[in-house]
Amino acid sequence: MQTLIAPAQLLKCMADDLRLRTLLLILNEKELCVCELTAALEQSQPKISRHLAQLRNCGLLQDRRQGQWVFYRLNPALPEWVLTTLNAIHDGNQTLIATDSERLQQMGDRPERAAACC
Amino acid sequence: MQTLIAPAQLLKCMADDLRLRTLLLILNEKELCVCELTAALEQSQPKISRHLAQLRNCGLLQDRRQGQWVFYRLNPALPEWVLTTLNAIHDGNQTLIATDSERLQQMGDRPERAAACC
DNA sequence: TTCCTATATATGGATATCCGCATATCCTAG
DNA sequence: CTAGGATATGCGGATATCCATATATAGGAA
Repeated sequence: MQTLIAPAQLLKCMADDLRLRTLLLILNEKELCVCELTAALEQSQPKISRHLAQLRNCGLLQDRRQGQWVFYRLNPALPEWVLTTLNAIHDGNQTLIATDSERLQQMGDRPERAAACC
Repeated sequence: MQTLIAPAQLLKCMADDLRLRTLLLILNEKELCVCELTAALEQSQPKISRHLAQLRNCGLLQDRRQGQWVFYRLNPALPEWVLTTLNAIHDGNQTLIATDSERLQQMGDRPERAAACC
């Protein structure tokens, strides 16, 4: 589904406020599931889910199912410039996900992660 | 017209193949005029002009008129993360503007730049 | 002024994007 | 199997984006 996407297309996928905040939150937390993102970003579940599908189809995110939850993380095969970009945006715009992160921390009953994978 | 644009909106402005190549060419050449970009990118003048207007309105580019020509350069007040991003994309995707640059070099009668400015 | 070159913009149509709502799928518990 | 929670997707409709074409504006030369 995603093999060698043009840089501009990857940028376009990042170039949406919700998707960008999603990426930065995941950059911070390593891994988040849909319900955590729904809570942190205060958006409807279908909306979050569709944006996550877009990010996955672009090759930016990778998903892993664990029980009822689906966890999303950055695709480890990401081109280096993408990571450089995300980190630069993160460092240059601390307020962008400040309240989102806060909501995430204050969220009760966050799903447990199994060391799993690989 | 452009005061403090959200990061996602800046990304969206960069997230178009033509506009991204335009930015990278200008990053390389410091300054280019519309006719040079029209030749390098092999696109119609109105199309180039409209994309340049978008880049200017986002605050990514700055223009300067010199005689009949209008030269575009990166806005010197650009947030650092934007420069980091452009450089990362440039370094990670050399082929992206390779033939554009070549066409630019082979273009005859490129307009002279006055040391002007300031 | 008139002509020519360089650049910008208006208009309208084709296409893409985004969202809300409803529904489907998948997994676990019982 | 049945029920319920978590996640994904289908279906319009509203909106935004993009382009080609035609036209307008600006500067320089005659």
